[in-house]
Amino acid sequence: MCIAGGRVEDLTATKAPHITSQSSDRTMVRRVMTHDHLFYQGDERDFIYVVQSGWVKLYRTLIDGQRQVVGFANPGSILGLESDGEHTSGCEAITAATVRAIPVSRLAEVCRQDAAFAEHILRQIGRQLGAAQAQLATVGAQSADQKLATFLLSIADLCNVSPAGDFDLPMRRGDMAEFLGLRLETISRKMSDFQRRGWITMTSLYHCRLVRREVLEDLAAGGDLEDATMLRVS
Amino acid sequence: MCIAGGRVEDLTATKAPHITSQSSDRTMVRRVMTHDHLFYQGDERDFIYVVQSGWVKLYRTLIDGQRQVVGFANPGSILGLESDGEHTSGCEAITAATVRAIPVSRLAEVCRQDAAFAEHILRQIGRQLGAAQAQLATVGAQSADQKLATFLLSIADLCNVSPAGDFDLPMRRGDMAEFLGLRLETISRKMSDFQRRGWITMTSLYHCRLVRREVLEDLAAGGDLEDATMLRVS
DNA sequence: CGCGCGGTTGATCAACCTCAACCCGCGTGG
DNA sequence: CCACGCGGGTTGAGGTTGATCAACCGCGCG
Repeated sequence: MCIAGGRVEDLTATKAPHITSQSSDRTMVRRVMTHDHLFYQGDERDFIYVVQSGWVKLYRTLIDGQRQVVGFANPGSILGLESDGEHTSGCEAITAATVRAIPVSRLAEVCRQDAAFAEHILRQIGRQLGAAQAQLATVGAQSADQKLATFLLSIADLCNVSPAGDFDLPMRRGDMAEFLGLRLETISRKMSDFQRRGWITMTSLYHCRLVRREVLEDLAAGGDLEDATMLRVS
Repeated sequence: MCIAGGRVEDLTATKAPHITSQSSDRTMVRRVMTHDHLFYQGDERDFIYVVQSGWVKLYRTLIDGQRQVVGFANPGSILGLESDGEHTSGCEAITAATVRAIPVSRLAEVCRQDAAFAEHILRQIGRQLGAAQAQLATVGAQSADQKLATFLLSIADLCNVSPAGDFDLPMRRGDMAEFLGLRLETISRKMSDFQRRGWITMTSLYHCRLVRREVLEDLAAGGDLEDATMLRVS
């Protein structure tokens, strides 16, 4: 697995081939495949990105190799606002994805000229801060079962759960574990538990059905008073 | 202890007597005593606040009574940007403090007119997002000892640690515990451990000296690649 | 076919929680 | 003055949750 830092050359190497369009306003659309990186922790922060399709994860790597996923982002999310100078997290696509890249050099200028855009960005980042705080409450104050219940409900909402309760689970077990501050074995066990108890059914590894949503809601409700959304489209 | 929500009347009741000055730009300075609330989780978000002196904590309360401190704020921090509508966290002073209150109704207008201010706010909230993500990594991926080491070093920096290594610890054990996702007994034990090992000395309950900073740094370095600052003055 | 990746499951263990006792300093009221 | 209660902190004994380590499965692919 890749430790962040010193990967600028790789990034630029992979970046160029993926530029698919460059519009007149000097922003460009970038296309990434599953497990491609948009940027690494420690990279120069020369762009911010607006997710247009697909899912990406934001994660930090600690010196001892431990990782923490600090957020998942779906279309509408804006990435790269949390730092100036260098990226404090790495960003990896968990599905194929497209993003619009905006040079940070243009950012201040745009904010100055386009107040509505500035307000939109402010709202987006505020939302992300709220989501990070909600996640902090989940990771810091909930049990493994509560964490998983909270997580499944959030993802279900974000993924437009069908009336029958079906939804996609775009990330791997390890990503969920690193997001919730658990080990992947624990995720696996708890998912099996939930299934055994008849609360969910896994129709495939990455597709889930909520059978008894109320139970999960009760569990998660030993959760936050607010809804624990994650980085969500505004 | 107070569960958030439905406390608007109390808030307004305590607010009025504390207004000490109202300047021409319709902002006002509010003075709060230790353990006073600036606002409760669920309150209408009618002001944002800029901390001018003292320390406050931001925390969320879960339905089952568990609490998570999502941040400490010292002078320079801006509060209330993480939500629109209602406050998603409560805010309680941990020392006597003064804040400047800015009506949210004025916020959009100000951002539209004063681009520099808008940029400053954007930088502040970005910093807070970064801090929240760093905290997420600490809470989700570190052991109790690592968490405490990380925390002590952060606070030491924020509190202008003296050359000798002395600094104030403005919050109680329970606040530290709720911030780090631990129990206060665990905090107490680990602090005793650290002292026994000669890494720190507690000159009083709320005053600490770093004796072997390097050791704490090594410990925390099983920590984040970035410095795990918390809500910090820009 | 063999290998690697992602996931599941089992057995064991330790970190941290829980509950309880106890200490200390302080304010209050008899 | 002392007794008392209370808030905040420390310490101890014992229990549980989730981590760790390891085996194993299924699948896709070279």
